[in-house]
Amino acid sequence: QVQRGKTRTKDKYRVVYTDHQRLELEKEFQYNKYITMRRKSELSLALSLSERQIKIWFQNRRAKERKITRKRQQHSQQASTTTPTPPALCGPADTHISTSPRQDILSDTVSEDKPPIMGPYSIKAKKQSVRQHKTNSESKPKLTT
DNA sequence: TTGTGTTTTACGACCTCC
DNA sequence: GGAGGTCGTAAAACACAA
Repeated sequence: QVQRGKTRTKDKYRVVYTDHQRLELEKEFQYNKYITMRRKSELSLALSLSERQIKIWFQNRRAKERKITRKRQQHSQQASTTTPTPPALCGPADTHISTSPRQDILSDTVSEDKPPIMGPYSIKAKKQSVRQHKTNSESKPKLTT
């Protein structure tokens, strides 16, 4: 489909992953939102992607998930202001996604399956306030042209 | 076609934890 | 200090109405 394995520093700004690569990454994400070191290297070999690419993909995928969740919450809030519906009908988007280790295919050491020490949203509030202050005071200069 | 909005890679800045 | 987290963003790729 498209040539892979290139970075922004090379001749292509970004590559488009194949359907197979996306599918496998998506499958892994469904089982675990946070990739373990071992699964990362396994996927890296299996999909011919660098471990860095796998890591970035999972970061972007989680960002997408949060975006979708926020959207749904906004919608449900709007709906509740007009027609009060029970919140169970419009809960978070990722209720079907397991954050538990992938025990079926990951016959791995338990320690590697542990979620990241720093939880997904543990420091968000503090960060946001800092960021807000930052973005209010200065705009991020980007010199990538 | 093409103009435009959305999605997908990739990165930098900043943060926390060990 | 390094690894890896989030957030914001750039730019390519894609979707799709006009």
